[in-house]
Amino acid sequence: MNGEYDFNREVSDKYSLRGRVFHKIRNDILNGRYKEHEELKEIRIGKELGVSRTPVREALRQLELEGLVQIIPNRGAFVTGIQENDVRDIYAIRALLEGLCARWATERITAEQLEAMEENVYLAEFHAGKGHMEQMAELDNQFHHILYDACGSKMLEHQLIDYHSYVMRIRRKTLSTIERSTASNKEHRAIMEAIRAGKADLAERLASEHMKNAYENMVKNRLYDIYKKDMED
Amino acid sequence: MNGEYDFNREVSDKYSLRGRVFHKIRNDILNGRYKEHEELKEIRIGKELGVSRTPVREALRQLELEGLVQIIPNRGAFVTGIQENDVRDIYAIRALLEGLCARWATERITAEQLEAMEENVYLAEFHAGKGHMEQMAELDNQFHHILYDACGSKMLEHQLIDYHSYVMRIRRKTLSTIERSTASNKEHRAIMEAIRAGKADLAERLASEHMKNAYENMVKNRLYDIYKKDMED
DNA sequence: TCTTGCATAATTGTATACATTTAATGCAAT
DNA sequence: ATTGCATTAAATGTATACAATTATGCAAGA
Repeated sequence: MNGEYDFNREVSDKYSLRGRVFHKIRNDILNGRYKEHEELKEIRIGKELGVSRTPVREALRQLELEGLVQIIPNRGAFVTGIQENDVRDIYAIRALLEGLCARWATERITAEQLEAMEENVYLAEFHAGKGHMEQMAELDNQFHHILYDACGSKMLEHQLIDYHSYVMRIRRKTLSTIERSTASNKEHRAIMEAIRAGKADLAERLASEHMKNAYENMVKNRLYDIYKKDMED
Repeated sequence: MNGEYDFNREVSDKYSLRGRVFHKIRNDILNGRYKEHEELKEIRIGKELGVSRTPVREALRQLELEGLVQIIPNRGAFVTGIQENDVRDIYAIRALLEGLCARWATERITAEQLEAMEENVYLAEFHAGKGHMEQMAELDNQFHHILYDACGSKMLEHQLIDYHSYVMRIRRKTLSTIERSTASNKEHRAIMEAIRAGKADLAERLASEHMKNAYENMVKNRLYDIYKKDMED
């Protein structure tokens, strides 16, 4: 009888056809199956997944939302090209927003979230000692998502997740040196301890610098160029 | 023979059916024709515009991109609700990003863009003297778009335009006091002069404070609440 | 050899039909 | 009057057919 609905709840949408198609294409882009500027043809993808063009079209239009796909009218959908300038800009933006996120997290984090963060840091240090690069990358992603969740702002969280997935294609490669991973762990621990101690200014500064360091490391190692060349085969 | 295409060019898409539907619904939301949480039914909109459901569906999915519409699987598309928390968060985010934008604009603005900005400031002061509120609002929008364009970053520009349209529904109301408009003009002039003088730090600080002032003014006047009540009729 | 033009094929854009899911309705039982 | 359930209606999800647009191939001519 009542028209109530919780508009704030998260909708997974993983079980509709469009949802499945969406996640499939998304993963394929993030994992590097598709090259930059590669055309994503509706018929081919539909045939591959055993669905018609309709859900594929809609999935592509939703992927444009995340910036992973660009749609040109009457031409088609293309994997977004990663310009070096864009990467630089995104890291600059993230440096500010992750800082803000850490500040708000300091003020609003719950006991459970803090515990999850602590567990993440410990686990990451464990795997760093063993040289488990795969787990490290996953834990790094997880750390940031915990942080996003803890800031208590749907707007900011959504924004940061978008950027995060946008650069994940690159980050997968850049994090894969044991030196940077170890340094990154230390920075995560510092951020976590600042949040736990309630030092908002410090947490903000540390999270911001964490981004800048990640970017500088990437540039220093020129891994982005290697990735780009790798994609052009 | 060549598969060349400038992926950086802007696509207007105003001449396809989906494009027309998109802009129609978007304007209706921004102008307050639809209430918050109002359901946007595909058939009704299609009938109103004389098109089938398909372009309407795709337009709605693109509007989700701008955050103006929320789609719930198997339920429908709804006008996004503006939570007070969201407004607060967006202004906090914009305070940082407009600052960054002003900083980059200081370093990269062209002579033409600077001239456009100067003209805008002069015009705004003229209309403020005459009490032309309608033109003031338009010029305010224009000032920020010039600034976004001048920062030389497609990523940042796109981001700021998104937020800008998201809060435009509210801003239309909040700017409509002559006191705030006059103060806003002064702030615009100060930002413009800092950019012209090449003072990046100052420009960043001023642009950031400009946002904080706009938000505080809004809260002070409780115009947001008035707007909300207005929408519930 | 290079360009131009046209015919053809391939692809996206839109409309429509059908399937599935959700909401609304009505009515009987309590 | 209210609850519960079955039925009906209505809306979205998906598939498919057709229209419009764009890409491709090839032949004719400079």
